[in-house]
Amino acid sequence: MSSDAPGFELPLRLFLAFRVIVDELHAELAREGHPELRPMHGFVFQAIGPHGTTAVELGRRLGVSKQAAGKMVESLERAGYVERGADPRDARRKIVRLTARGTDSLARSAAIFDRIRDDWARSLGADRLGALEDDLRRMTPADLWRLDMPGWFGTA
Amino acid sequence: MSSDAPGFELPLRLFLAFRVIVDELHAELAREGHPELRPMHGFVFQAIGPHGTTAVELGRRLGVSKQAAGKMVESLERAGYVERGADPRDARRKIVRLTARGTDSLARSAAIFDRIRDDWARSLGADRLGALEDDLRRMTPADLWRLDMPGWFGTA
DNA sequence: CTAGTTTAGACAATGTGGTTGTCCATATAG
DNA sequence: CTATATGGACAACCACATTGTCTAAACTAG
Repeated sequence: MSSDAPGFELPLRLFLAFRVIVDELHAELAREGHPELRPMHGFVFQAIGPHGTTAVELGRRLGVSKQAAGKMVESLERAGYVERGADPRDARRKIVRLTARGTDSLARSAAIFDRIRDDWARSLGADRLGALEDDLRRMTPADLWRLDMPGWFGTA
Repeated sequence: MSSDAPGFELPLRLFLAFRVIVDELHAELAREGHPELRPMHGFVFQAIGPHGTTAVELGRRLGVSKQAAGKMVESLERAGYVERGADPRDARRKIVRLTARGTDSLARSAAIFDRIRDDWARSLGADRLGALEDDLRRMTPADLWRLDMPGWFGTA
């Protein structure tokens, strides 16, 4: 099967599209009071989840060591996005939870993502955007939350 | 304008699709004799270009310091993908060029990307894939080679 | 031609985020 | 009760980025 577009354009466009959306998200988040958030943080917050988790479990979900997860938590704690509390049922565990500021950033992110998707729907047409999403769903794993991002994009 | 899909699914699917393709590329590159290449290296090789460049210019294109670019070049030189030579017209400059092994990896990457795109065309239909690419072109900047990847995905 | 400015590259010190290894306290299984 | 497994803290280390400094070479004015 022959093609009109060179094969390398597809992955680049996919990544550029991701980047365009994420850049817009963070520009808007900065305007709305969260200028220090980085693209990675959304994944970390998702990995923490609504009920909180532990550093060990967080490391597992993100695909990093528990120590690395612990350092992420430390810096996010300093920035006021998460807090650590004791687990009444297991004195070893310390539960990492999102603070009000953390959940606020998540709520704003969701709203901004919806707004950006609406922009796309206006530009492409709702049917084309739906088709694009259907096609991407077909070509990607079912579980949306593959959170093991840190380190995936290795450098020289 | 209302939507059926939550807004956050679109960027995640875009990224997952990119990742699926890149993972497949590198699995195949590893089978074909380039197991040490990482996703980042393709961007670096593109930034070096067919005629070679200098560490300073490479840093500019990749959006990193000249020192960081120099270290990338060092490690790629150790791996046999690039070589440094003098510039006969400017004794300060050292030209970084791809070696035969470097250009081989680029040629293989191009072929693998084409093969992956054919797979997508078979799965989605050539028309749907073409529409997808058209839509992505519409929503992304014209210049395909935004190479300033290192550091963009900041971590906590 | 010389003097001053700019540029490429090397070297050093530092910061951050990742790694492994060790250790202790607490739970859990037999 | 004892043995094992788990969560978390601490230390050492490594990879990769940063800034700052320095030298050599090349431009640019005069």
